[in-house]
Amino acid sequence: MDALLRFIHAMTTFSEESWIRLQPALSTQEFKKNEFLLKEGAVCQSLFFIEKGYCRSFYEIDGVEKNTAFYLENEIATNIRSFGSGEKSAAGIIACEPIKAIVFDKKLLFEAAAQTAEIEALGRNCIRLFAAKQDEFATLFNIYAAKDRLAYIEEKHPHLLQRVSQTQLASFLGVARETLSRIRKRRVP
Amino acid sequence: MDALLRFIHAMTTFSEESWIRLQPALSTQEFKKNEFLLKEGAVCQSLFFIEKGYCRSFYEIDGVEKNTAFYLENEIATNIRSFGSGEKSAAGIIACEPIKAIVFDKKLLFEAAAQTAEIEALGRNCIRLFAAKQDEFATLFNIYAAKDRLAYIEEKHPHLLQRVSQTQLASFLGVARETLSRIRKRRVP
DNA sequence: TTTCACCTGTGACGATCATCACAAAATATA
DNA sequence: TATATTTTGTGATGATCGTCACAGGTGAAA
Repeated sequence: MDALLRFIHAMTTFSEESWIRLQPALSTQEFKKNEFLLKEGAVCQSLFFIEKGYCRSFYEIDGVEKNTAFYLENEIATNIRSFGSGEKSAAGIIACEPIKAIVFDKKLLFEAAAQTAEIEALGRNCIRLFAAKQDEFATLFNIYAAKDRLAYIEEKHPHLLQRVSQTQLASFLGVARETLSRIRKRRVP
Repeated sequence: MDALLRFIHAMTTFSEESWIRLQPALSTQEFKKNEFLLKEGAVCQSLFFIEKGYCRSFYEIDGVEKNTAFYLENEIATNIRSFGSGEKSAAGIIACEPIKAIVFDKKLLFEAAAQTAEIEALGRNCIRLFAAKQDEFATLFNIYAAKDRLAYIEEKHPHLLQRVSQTQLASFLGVARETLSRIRKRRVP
């Protein structure tokens, strides 16, 4: 819970009282490797604060998984479209390592937010941060070629490369595994 | 202002009183064609509700503009990362047609939100909608090839094709203008 | 240690794309 | 209307990428 408190305090002002009022919406949950946090087709009812381990969000297209995001320690994992709208999620979220997460239940979170402005602001800031992260990676695809996307990740998110396999990274960068291998090779001076 | 009220009511519950309290944060503003709503390098202090006309968000990379979004009537235009964080925007927003917009001033909006839960909820829902739209188009790039991205826009956002030139659309789809022309030609039965 | 599943690198080849160049068509402006 | 500007289509060519195929390497479980 300490990590979550630090995460919250880094984002917004949050009193002891708000923390206590937030508790009913929280629960800890563990996931084994390759266990689903969210199955595609299900409605996303939760925000997952990742304490330990990491997971990935992906779409399955013609039997092939296309990764759209990785969520590492001290980040919030969710499907923002399904969580916000209540519609089924087209993407799944799956644990890449054993995960310890603190789960925000949507219904209970909204009840707590209705009571306290600080919790309402917390929810807003979580969405804002999530949107900013999404914007960052969406921009990657809009303006860069594959090799530049790799360079960007190497510079701005080097920790990702320490954890994620080439296969998973290639899927995230939007190229075939073989192409990623060749991009690496091509630019070695 | 009617269009804005309809937009708000479609999204969240909003009393007469909240509407009155929101007024100080609002102003109407007009932009000529090719006038900037937001210059790249500036901090985004506003949400622009588009009443008439449309605009596009773009990055300039090596002298070439890469479109990342179009904002048409009854949509909110902004740079979510700069608006949320207060950092400079790497993207610009420019009017593609003469625009009439209702501008939400960030500072005054936050003051109004601090007073009223409904306005706070409005802000949260605006961000949520914006994030959902962003997620939709980010996914486009993650999982589809260029020709499938075009097919998606044709099916889900046909009104875009009525307004936007091939050149602008190609930039948005992430292909050269010539390639878009050939994609169209290639699949005609 | 051996086996087996999985990950990574690499070659070959066809498909798709970017780029340069130029002409035709559409649109704006005088 | 006539002229200028912008937009679009198309050919040629080289670069990049996806796919199929296979080999070497790594790590986990028997």
